[in-house]
Amino acid sequence: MFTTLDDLAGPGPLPDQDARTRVLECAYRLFYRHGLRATGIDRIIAESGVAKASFYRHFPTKLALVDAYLDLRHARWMGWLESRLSATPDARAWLAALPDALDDWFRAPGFRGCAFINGHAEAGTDAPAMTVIHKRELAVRIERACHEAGCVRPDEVAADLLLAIEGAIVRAQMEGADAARAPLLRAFARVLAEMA
Amino acid sequence: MFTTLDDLAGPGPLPDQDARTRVLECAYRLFYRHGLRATGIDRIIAESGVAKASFYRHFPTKLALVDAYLDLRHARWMGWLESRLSATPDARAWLAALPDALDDWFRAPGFRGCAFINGHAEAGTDAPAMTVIHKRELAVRIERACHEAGCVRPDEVAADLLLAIEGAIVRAQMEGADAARAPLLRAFARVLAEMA
DNA sequence: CAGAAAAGAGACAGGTCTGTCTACATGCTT
DNA sequence: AAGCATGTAGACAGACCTGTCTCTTTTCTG
Repeated sequence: MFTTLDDLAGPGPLPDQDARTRVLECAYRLFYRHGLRATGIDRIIAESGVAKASFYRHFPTKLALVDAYLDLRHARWMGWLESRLSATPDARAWLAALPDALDDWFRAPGFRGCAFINGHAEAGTDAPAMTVIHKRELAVRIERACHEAGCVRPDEVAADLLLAIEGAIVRAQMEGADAARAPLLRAFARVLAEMA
Repeated sequence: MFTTLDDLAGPGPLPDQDARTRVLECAYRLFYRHGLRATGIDRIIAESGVAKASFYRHFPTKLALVDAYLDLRHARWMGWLESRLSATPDARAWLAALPDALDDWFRAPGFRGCAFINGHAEAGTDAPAMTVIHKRELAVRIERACHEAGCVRPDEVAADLLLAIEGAIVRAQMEGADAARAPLLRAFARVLAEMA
């Protein structure tokens, strides 16, 4: 199964799908584009063309929909990453290709940062668990690549790369992809050079 | 004028100040702690002990209050940074001491990330200008230090350091100060070593 | 002292928010 | 055929949102 940046952005209107799918895909777009609090249930119901009772049959509260959105976003984002880097011959090349993959993402139309950073920033102390879990799973994935690349301290290297990634996402979101690209490439080059 | 992390957090209740000050200081705490959208005008009015008419005399809209909050936050944060690093003997030491200063901030009670990253994440496309301006002024300040330290490419080095800083802020917010400290120190060490 | 500015108290409007409810239609399964 | 899950349509409640308004009191200033 191939996952492109278009898949990550989500499908357009889906008139022939069942109510749950239409709601979730609509929430997927609106939550990412406008934020969690800025997107009201009423709007999702209106734009997905679903009756209110149907909505609340599938999602008992708004929080349940937010959780489903974050789950879906996590699955799609990780799926996109694996797809995007699937052609790399080994773990070392996988790590080296990460910055260019991220740069593609930063330049995708509609890019508005990381859904999990944004969600965490918005929700404050009572942020959905998935905001943190997503980052931990990404850390684990990078750690695995470091380990497979023969790194002696994969956890440290992964933490260093993750720091650079988070920084690049924020920079790309606030100043555009061009502001993030070169510093991200240099940060990766330095860390991977030390890893040798 | 000395600025501590307590000053950055803002004063407590101020019964004897004028209405504008009480409103702004109350907004300062609530906006940072709970977010922009989650904090309603009514709550600020109630907690600051001010009449509604008084509030709207000083701040014609909520957006005006948000802008005033971000301006104040920017002034205090930059003031805190200068204070915290005022003892460094030269620009090179100033740069080298930055990670420890940030680590102090990450460990301050009530730390909840960068008000400008959070505000930008929440507001989306129509984010207040100050969210971006703050980051640019920080970049300029770091660039100046790089220049004074005799760096040949101060803009590149500053961009690299800023990437690490943004990453560390996000990591500290989501996983705690301990997760950010070591990677931030290493990132700075690498960049400053290259700068030589 | 007199007038103006600032502040307090709170009603009110009009909108939006989440969530519940009723009433009815459709299609699937047993 | 009966039952049930699923769907549409939309009224409704109760809370909260921003912002306006009136009326009274305090405080500052000329």
